[in-house]
Amino acid sequence: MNLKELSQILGLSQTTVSRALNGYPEVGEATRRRVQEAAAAHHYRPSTRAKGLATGRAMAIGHVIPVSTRHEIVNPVFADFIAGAGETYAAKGYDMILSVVDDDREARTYRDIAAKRNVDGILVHGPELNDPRIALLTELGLPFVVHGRASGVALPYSWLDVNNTRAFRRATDFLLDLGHRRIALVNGLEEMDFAARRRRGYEAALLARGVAPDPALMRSSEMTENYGHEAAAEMLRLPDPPTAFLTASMISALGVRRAIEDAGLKMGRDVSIVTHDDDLGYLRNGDGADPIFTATRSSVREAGRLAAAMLLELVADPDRTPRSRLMEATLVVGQSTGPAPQQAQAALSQRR
Amino acid sequence: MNLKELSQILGLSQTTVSRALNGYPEVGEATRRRVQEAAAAHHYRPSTRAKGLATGRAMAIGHVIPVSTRHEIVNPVFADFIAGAGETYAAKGYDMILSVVDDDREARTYRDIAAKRNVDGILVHGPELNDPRIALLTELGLPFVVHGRASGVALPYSWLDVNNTRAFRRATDFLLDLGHRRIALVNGLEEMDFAARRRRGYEAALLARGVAPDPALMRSSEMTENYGHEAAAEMLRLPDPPTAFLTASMISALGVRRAIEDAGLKMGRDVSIVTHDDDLGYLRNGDGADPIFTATRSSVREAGRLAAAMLLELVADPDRTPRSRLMEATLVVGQSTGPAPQQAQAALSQRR
DNA sequence: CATCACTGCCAAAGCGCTTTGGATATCCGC
DNA sequence: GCGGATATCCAAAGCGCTTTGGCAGTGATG
Repeated sequence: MNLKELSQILGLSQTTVSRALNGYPEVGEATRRRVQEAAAAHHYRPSTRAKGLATGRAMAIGHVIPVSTRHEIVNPVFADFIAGAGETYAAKGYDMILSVVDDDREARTYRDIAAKRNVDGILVHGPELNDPRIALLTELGLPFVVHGRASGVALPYSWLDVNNTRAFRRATDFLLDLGHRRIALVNGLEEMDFAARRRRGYEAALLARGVAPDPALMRSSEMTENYGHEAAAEMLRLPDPPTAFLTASMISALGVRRAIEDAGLKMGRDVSIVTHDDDLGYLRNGDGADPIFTATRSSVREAGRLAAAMLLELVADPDRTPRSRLMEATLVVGQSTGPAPQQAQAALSQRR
Repeated sequence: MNLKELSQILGLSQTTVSRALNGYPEVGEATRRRVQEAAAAHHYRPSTRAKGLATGRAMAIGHVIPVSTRHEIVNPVFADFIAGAGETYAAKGYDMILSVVDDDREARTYRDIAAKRNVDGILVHGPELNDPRIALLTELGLPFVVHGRASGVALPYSWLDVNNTRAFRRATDFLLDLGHRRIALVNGLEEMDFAARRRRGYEAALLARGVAPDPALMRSSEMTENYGHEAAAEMLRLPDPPTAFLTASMISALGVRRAIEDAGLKMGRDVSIVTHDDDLGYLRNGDGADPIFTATRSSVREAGRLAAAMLLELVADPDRTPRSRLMEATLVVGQSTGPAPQQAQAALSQRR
């Protein structure tokens, strides 16, 4: 069923039918109703391709998911982010086009996307330090919003990010307040901007209390369970092991917990963990009241919704000056943190 | 840069340029080279929309991701499946269009997709028992491949699935061989076809050994860490608790492990776990040689690659009779399983 | 009563590509 | 030197929509 057929059935011109369906005022109310009913009855939906050709708008947004060739890992937060973004797109009638692409062929991919003209805008995932994609997309003139930021990029651009520095500074402060001094950082890949910011927050908090950051307590890699386990296990074997861990994701926190238990220690009593929690649907941090992990929490799904909305605004008015939005993470206290061991003993003896 | 401009630059007709780029024989070799070079130099890529209009092919595949309104959960295996499918699409020049949709509005979504004609085929995720989508898509005449199967649907259709029944039957046999008799099943939602099949495999294995399936040892819900924890914790409090768990995913297995440890027991010694392992990038089951969990393993990413390839074949030749492919899961033995406790003692006393 | 401003509709052009149906030039064998 | 392949190229139609520019008909205005 296409416009032509529908208009013949109705005995109207294509013009009138098109206008009736798109809400233009030049068509009588009675006619409009008649057209709408016929369209519904025949399951008519205009062809996206033809509509796009005629209007110059693709009614689609591109998401480019970088997959590192070395690691073959898809960041599991994408699923939730995309679910959030998808809600926004669906509500506004946009499609979402996904490109999964090796990170070494990204530049070419973006060029192709721009040339093929099948999206009106792009959502950029996983920005790195000095990420070249921002300059490239600016040059290509394609509206885009970055999920995260790229330190070192001077150009203005739109982004939506979590205040990672502040979140990790607060988390570190929280552990310092509990008496911890040997605090380990199990970070994400430090090429990634978010990881760099988290580290800065962590270091700033330590320095503010006169604790020198110890390189032996800082690790950086993909955020997998195995890596969390390996990093924590190694650090726990140090002569002067950490009494607390700061981890970049729930998944790596699970690995850290496993290492703690392997060492015969108890999380929350012998060793504390604070993790960042993206509030993923399938990996909720406890049910409401009493979270398992003390965590800096920020919903990545909500981030998806908001980032998508920002991008659609930008698409509607490309000359708009870049917008940005900084989401604050909530520090939720769970069962994974407690006073530093010595501290705990001191408190115990005081009470006696 | 569009075809018209490019052909003017070259002093050729649009016809010739189009044919040169699409590999038609009616164009001289020298001309072809000249055209190809100019196209590359000017970063020319034909507009997908226009090409689609002219050819009637969208060069895109739709993936509809159901999100249950009740649970707000995106199955984390989608990320890896889609990464796999994306590889296949990229290699063949196809785009992937993602629709995230409430499962109560699915029928309408599929109708819309068909009417909008912006995909050449659909990959169906998360089939349920008697899934109505198969009949709907067949009626709509849109090529599709189901990731999984739908028991109870009589129509022929193309699918790619893991042999879930066999995998869980083998896993159960493995536990029975180790002397376990109280084996719990922490399953996914039983509306889902894969969960129903796994249960059947589990029950068949028990019955074959004369062990009556105990409803108190069977749970079914979303595959989250919390749910695994809750289900296992409750079952471990039974007067006659299970000595082994069979879980539907690594994530729920992590929850089960937590419950085991909460109860002061040790996984692999006091209580065994066998889980299904989708071989997700960010949640590898140990590094190679010595897996953490004993598991039935099958790469969902590989499934994505293969399912996408099947779908593209179907799109190329829609009259082709439906194909199917059953992938076998490998049973890998890790540290999470051991002889049933009484059995272990018997073995110990024998050795003395 | 002629004029004017709407109202409600339509024919046709155009979006950027592919493809049909030639047209022209070249080359072959006889 | 001529009919017929063969090799190259082109003009124009068409894909399904939106949108421009009109054109009747209607009621109000002077």
